[in-house]
Amino acid sequence: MREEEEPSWFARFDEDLPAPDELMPLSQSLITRDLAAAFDIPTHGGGGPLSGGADGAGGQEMNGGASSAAGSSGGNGGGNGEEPARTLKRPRLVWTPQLHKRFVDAVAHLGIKNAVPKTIMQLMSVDGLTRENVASHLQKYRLYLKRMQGLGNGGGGGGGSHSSGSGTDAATEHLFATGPSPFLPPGRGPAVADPYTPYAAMPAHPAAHHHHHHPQQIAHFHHPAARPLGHYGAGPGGGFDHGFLSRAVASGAPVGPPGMHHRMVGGGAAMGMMAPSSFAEELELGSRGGGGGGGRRELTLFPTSGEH
DNA sequence: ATAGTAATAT
DNA sequence: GATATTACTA
Repeated sequence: MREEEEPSWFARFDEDLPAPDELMPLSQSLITRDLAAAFDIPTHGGGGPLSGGADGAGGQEMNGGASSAAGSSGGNGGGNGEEPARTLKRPRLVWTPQLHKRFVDAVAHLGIKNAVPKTIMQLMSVDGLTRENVASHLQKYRLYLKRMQGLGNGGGGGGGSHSSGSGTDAATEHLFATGPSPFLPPGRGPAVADPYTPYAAMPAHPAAHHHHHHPQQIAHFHHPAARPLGHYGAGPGGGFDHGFLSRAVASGAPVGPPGMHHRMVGGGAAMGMMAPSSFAEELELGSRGGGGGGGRRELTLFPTSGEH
């Protein structure tokens, strides 16, 4: 006798907006060049629970490849021993595809109305990410969308073009969805001038987590095992480098919301193991080159420079 | 103080 | 050249 509301949004929630992001305090290592400098920093004892040790064995060494960098400006010949890790200059944030996907997801779930850098940053829950970083990227993202809408869109451009009915990207669609308020139960609701209440929830709210979690500021700099994200270079043969995922699993996946059962597909044996979380699946998406071969070195987040 | 835009640096 | 970073401005 109750609870007969519209399963629409409810169902959709599980379909289109799994967004477990909010349910899981992400922790991506944004340190890349910092790592070098971080070496200087003694493994902070933070000792946090995240210190999972599963990482020890990973012998992933970075081989030449990325040349840029190395950081360290500077000079010191070596020896420096004391330097505040928090005052380190952010070298250059690498918006890895996964990170970008997260960003888009956050924006999509927030709605253009709440798609403010600060909110996005908070929703992303990515440590090390600062408002400026998000703002910058947000700007780029907006431009990209604008280009798409303003110009008759043609994402693909010429030629081929697959079915894209309206040509609106999922991201764009979500972006247009302006739904700031979480869901308002019968009773009181903020004066929302929007007649639409698509979806949007801010479970990641600080108050929502009654645990030792600082309500303000999410600048946690504790990640001993930090290494340059293994971009989309997973390559065939295994060797997934999802530090983020690994950590989550190693940690016992603290994200176990009751009611969330993943459907284990036991059919495909070729695939082997798949992502446990739906969002993880998405994370992997975008980084895939194609099974065989195609290795994409420079992947442009969004084709901003289209034809002019 | 925050967000957006522009210019700049790598 | 593209991307990210920084500064200025609203």
